[in-house]
Amino acid sequence: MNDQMRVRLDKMNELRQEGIDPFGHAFKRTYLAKQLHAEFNDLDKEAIEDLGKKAIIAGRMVAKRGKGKVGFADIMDRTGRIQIYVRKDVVGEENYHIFKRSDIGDHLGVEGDIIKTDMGELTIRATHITFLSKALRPLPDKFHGLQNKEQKYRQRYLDLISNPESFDRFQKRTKIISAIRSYLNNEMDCTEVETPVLHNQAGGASARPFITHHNALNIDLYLRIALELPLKRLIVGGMERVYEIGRVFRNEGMDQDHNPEFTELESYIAYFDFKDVMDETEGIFKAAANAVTDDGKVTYEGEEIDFSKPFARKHMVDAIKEVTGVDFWKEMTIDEARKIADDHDVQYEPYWKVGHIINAFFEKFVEDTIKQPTFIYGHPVEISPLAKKNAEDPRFTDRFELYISGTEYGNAFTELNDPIDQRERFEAQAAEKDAGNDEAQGIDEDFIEALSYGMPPTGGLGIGIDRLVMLLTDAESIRDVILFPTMRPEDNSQPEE
RNA sequence: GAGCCGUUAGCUCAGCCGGUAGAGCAUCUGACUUUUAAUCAGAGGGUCGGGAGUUCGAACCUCCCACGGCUCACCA
Repeated sequence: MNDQMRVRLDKMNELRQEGIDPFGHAFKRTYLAKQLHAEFNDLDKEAIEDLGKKAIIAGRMVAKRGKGKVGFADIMDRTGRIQIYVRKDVVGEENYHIFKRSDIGDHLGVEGDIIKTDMGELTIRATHITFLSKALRPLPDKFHGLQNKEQKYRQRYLDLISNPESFDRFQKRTKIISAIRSYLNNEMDCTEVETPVLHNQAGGASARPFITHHNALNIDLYLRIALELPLKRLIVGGMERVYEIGRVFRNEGMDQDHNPEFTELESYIAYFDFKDVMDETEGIFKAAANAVTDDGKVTYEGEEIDFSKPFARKHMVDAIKEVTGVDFWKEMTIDEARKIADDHDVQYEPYWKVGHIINAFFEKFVEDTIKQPTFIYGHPVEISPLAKKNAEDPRFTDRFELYISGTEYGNAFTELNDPIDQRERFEAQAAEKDAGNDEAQGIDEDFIEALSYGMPPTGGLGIGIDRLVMLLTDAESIRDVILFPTMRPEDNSQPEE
């Protein structure tokens, strides 16, 4: 309790004594701030006066400039700010007193005339103030906003109140996801589905899961690490085109690009190959970019990214050849590949095969050079255990990743639909798990059974939504695009084990 | 996980070589009928993240703890 809170508590009690509920009631508005600006900003002072229009607004008072028997304040609603002008001789002594005693942070309803001041600012000249809600704590600095990153994440509401760029970013996040949904529903004729978050075993990716317990069944359950396996079951079930935008959970480290829970989009479309999925992916990214820009161009970390042009499409081997001159199309032995790696200072592990070395070349020399949206396809089979081999060249798979600004934003392939092959790959994973790799998956018998009823050839796609939002809103941390990022509790006193 | 840095008033930040804690905004009192980071005059506000140590004396030095940030490796 500090002096400011004491003062505000006193003012709250003062309101009660005056018969005013400090935590107010419903209030009908006729205008939002943005509507006022859109409708009247272009008119001059006299034109607005001639119109003689009235407005009723409501919001949080975020700035106040008193001037004796008259005062100005800025009222903020979800669409922006609008100035109010309160005159004692207009609203009357009692009503002016309420305004005079109200603090920055309080919610007010204001009825008045729409005017422009001598300085040319659109303003509501109050005829009556309605007190709506008391703020018992002071807001962050009106000019600097809330800068403390920890506090921004822990008390997001304060960040949203005082940092408009953060508020806008979360509005954009919603628009982006909404545009993606609309594209998949309307352009791709997909069905959006919801699949379980609680899994009997964590599959569909390599990651450590969170484990929880169900009391009634007395079994451990896993929070999902991917959407993949349930969605493929729906492809078996004949839904043909499905997608889910959902939260997945990975019990791993956290940093600027990783939050323990994050939002993934996965889509599966029957009878698509990976080239069709490229078209789909390009459509998704263009729809997302168009949701938050006029021209499909965004600036990310100082670089302009253009989503409006067709995305480049390159085979991984061609991309490496362009940058380094090394041609991995040639058939080669592992010894020959190692020699090339040595010549180019590329490190490798003893168990690596040619495909691993090709991938290492890509990561070392090519990845960072890709700025504009580019599909890299044809990943080596050794690094793509879930993708189908290419029919013409079985060294490579029908897989692609979308790279933008040196970072991967989507991963897709023609899905494995051979239940016998799938069982073998699961068994290999299970062996790894027994050997101590707690990121390896177990055997999902139920999934194999589903596949054995016949899954059509299918193109699958996964996109990390949070990172896409980061890219489109120029955010430097994943925590800037997740409203309530995972934080260690401030009071770290955990119950004894 | 490793390294580096940070934590001072409600917020944003200063604080030198260890010598009894500072500014701006915000708050309070007063003045002010078109201000807009309003202005002017005055005032109040601090467990300097927590704990221990060194010292005559610690925001400052040492150690431990907590939380956070950044960089680096792995994962989306």
